[in-house]
Amino acid sequence: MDSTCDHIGLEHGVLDWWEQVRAFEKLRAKNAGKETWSFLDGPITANNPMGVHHAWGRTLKDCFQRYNAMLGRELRYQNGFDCQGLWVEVEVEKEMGYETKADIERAGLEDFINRCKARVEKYSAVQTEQSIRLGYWMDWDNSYYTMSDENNYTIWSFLKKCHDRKLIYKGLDAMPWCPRCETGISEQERREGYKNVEDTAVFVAFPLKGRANENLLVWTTTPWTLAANVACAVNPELTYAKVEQDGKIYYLAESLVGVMKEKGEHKIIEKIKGSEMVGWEYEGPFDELEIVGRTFDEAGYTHRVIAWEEVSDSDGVGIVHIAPGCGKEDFDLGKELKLPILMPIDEAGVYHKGYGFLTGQSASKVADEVLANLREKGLYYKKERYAHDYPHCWRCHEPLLFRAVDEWYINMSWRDEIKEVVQKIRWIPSWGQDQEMNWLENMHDWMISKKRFWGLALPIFECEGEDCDWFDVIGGYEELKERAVAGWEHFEGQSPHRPWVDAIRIKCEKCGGTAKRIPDVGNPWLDAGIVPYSTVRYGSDREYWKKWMPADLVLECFPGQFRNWFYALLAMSTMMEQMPPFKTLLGHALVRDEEGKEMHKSTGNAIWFDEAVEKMGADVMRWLYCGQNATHNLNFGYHVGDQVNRKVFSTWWNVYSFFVNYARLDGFDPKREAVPYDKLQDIDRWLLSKLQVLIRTANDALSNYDTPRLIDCAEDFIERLSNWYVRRNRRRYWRPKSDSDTDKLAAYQTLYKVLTEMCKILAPVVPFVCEEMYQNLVRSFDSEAPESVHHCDYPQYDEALCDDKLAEQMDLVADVVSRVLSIRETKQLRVRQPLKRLIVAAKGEQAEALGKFEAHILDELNIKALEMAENLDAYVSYSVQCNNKTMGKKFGKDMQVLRPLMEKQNAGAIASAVNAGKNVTLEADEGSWELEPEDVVVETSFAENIVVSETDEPVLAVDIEITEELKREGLARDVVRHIQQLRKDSGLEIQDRIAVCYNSEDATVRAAIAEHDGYICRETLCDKLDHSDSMIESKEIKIGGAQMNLSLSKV
RNA sequence: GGGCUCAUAGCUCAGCUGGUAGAGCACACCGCUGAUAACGGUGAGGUCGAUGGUUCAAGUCCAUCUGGGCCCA
Repeated sequence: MDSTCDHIGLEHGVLDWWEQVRAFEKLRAKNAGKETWSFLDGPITANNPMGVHHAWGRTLKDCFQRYNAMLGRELRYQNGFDCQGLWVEVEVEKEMGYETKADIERAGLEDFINRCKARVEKYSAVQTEQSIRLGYWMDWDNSYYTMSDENNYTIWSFLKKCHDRKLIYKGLDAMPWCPRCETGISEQERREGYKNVEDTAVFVAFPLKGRANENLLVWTTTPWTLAANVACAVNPELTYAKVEQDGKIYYLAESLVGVMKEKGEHKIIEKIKGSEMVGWEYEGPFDELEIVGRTFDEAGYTHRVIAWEEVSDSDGVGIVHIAPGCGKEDFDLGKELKLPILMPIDEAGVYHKGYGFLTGQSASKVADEVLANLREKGLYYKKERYAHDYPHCWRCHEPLLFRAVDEWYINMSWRDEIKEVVQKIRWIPSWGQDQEMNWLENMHDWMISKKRFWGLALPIFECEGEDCDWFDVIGGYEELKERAVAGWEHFEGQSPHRPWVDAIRIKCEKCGGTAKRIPDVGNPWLDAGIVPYSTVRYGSDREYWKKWMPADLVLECFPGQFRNWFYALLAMSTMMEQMPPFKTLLGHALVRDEEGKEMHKSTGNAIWFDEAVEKMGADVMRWLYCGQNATHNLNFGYHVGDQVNRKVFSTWWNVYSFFVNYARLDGFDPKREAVPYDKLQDIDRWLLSKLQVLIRTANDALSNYDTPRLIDCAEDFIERLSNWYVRRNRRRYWRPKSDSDTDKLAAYQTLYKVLTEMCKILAPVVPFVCEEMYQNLVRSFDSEAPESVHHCDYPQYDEALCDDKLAEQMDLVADVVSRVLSIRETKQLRVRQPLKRLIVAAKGEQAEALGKFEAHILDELNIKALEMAENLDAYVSYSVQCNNKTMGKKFGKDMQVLRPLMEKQNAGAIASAVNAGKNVTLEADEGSWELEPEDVVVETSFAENIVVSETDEPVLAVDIEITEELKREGLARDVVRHIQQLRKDSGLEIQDRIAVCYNSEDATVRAAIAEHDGYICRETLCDKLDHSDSMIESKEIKIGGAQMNLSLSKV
């Protein structure tokens, strides 16, 4: 068996085998009808191949599903694909070379929609294959698609419920708009499209009403919006100047009066606060237009100066032209102050009827004509070139316009109902709940319409009559059929999408005319939010729905979802049933590259899933994902993968292959009766106890959705298993085959138990390697065992096998070993050199523990004897001297007597008193003196060859005297080591026997070999060990400073 | 401006309900190795973002501030 794990080959083998034996289907059959565990999948956008960031969430989903299945629970295993929305449209447009909405309409909506559907079909299939490669067990033939009829009609029923509560309404919104693509641009898209450009900025005079000859000076970079002017804004805190120039009076910010210089002399007459100007009325620049007069009359409004804190004097004139129909901020301000709105342009950016000479013209091309018109009317002041960052369409690079458009909304006045539902949910991490509550607190009404093609057909029907404002919401297919008065023949048999559903007409219940569907499609989060109802048969099988809802778990990437999917889920479920759609929500962060930078195609640091999984292996990726604190961004990359591979898999696999190799040689039979627990060695019981701790932690962690705790514990377990248990016990496996060797059997059984249990414990995390090991360790011996590791019961904690005291004792042993190795290090004593004794000042439980593992300690450290002592006094000597400095001051002339007197004292007794902080009395014929501790200088020295470690309890000492005998033994071990290396280099099998020739000039080396030839032969499986003066091919080695030649041959 | 979150070794991060600062990577030296494309030991490297407070005791709790990220306005 290979000592390293070939993940890629292994995983493909396991995938094929799962498929072949229908392992997943058998698991479902096994658990059918049992207690349920319900996971609700958030739909993945089926628009591109999946990325390594999707693999994180999918790994966790699979892990918790596999765990619950191993607990014997029934699951639904339904994956979801998100299908509808602009993101799909954009990709299809790219494929087809379409540049505008008009292109799509020209080519035919039906064709376009079918292409969108086809794209979704294509990429959902790709993502399915990729997910299977990751090891994700799902009912792939039963995935849900948000474009399905059932999903769309269930949303209709939701909207109907909203409408029944009078919550659906039509409103206006100002948004960035691309006149070329004829589409609104989202905020996200707008941010991507900023470009620095030079535009014409124009200064215009607005005559003030009731103030003869006085004007506001106004500045704008978008002259086309002047026809929609409604107000002028000043900053109430700013100082404005009243300036005279060429016989006219202008108002502008005092700090910006400089802009008038170029037009000649000017004089400041007065200074006033902006707040004093608020309310002034003025004549608008296009008051002659019929539509302006009518709009203002209807609103009972005239142009006036308003206050706005955002007005600055950083550019322009400090007076801002406000056109609520042409700007986002203008619109919001207008809404706040209830200003009338002029909406001058249509979807293509062309002026509507009623705008005089502008009507029919494109807004982006009228700047010069507007200027000429203003000049004629005497309102033009001056113009300048102005460079600024202006948003452009991210797709076609046209400058964007802002326009106010009709949109449909859900009034969210019932947010408190949602908040109540939110509080019934367990959020991991818990601050997720605060985030969601904060969003619910601050959100506005929900805009559910999108002016596009591929999406939910909003079932809102509006009366076609010009003066009728009636509309209604249709709640489902049956209702639509019932109420349709025309167009049904075009719709029947089609999915509820555009263009087919657009043919339908229903009767207006107010004016008796006909009503048709609004052209808008739905916000795609409606599609995803309804899935706890649509995909769980809410409409068709309520018992089934009740069995599975609310879901036990929802698990998704956090960023964005508080206002997207989570919001839609919560709002829709509250409206439908006033209940939470899930009990627990686990959120995770984003995947970054190894340096913590965002992955981007353009920066070249992106890693594709397909590449990663075939290079790194799915198990390695999954280990990474499960080990990551889900709330932190994951730094993903091949180096991190290598680390996991080295630390976890190579170690684990080595233990596994070690076991398998020796078990094969020995013919180990896992069915043999177990060696009784009390016949096991302490170190076996220690490992089994540690295994129980791992089992307890694993269950606790997985049932609380905390995979990193399991990973930490497993990594520690693997490390101790390999570097302590196996390392300490390998000689038990090497012993010659003997059926009566129960100690050897115990070692095999212990390691076998641990390896098989590990397969089950870690199967949810790394399903491939566990399956491979399980098949080899278990199924190859026992055809009665569950066919797959994933069909096994998850291991449960057995307190009887748990021994905390043993764990503590072993920790102490490890500590002692580590400290002695440290002594060897400082004294440059290699471990192959045997040493005489280790002395430990231990008593009670410590002594008991060390005594129990004496053999391991001595063998591990290569020391001949362990001595337990009360203290180390026997190896320590003290000398005491007078501290001349302090005693001299106190005793003066007496020092002549005291110094020799001190030398005659019992140094040990004095030292222990002083070390204990006690005073000491010296007595002689001449008198007696009391010395304080500071008066005595104590010097400690250890016996020759004794090195002490007293940094910790217990205090340790090593006798490092190397006798000639020990030296020869050390040399013999060096010889063994070199022969072993030679065996390895020659590519010999573990069980091959050899013959060795050697020679050396060095007498000590020769003596060492002669003395220990039996040992050397045993260790190296050597049948003949001969001295030879003439060797043809030999290896020259250095040993204990001497030269030596070695040659080896297989016998 | 409001909400959430982060700040600990050169880098990436652990540190749960307060009790003498840890790991991995990288670096240096040493050792071990017929389970080892491994591993072990040692060293160097931190006033735990700042300032106050509570406490016998604060990386940990509280307050304020600074700086980064996300969301909302």
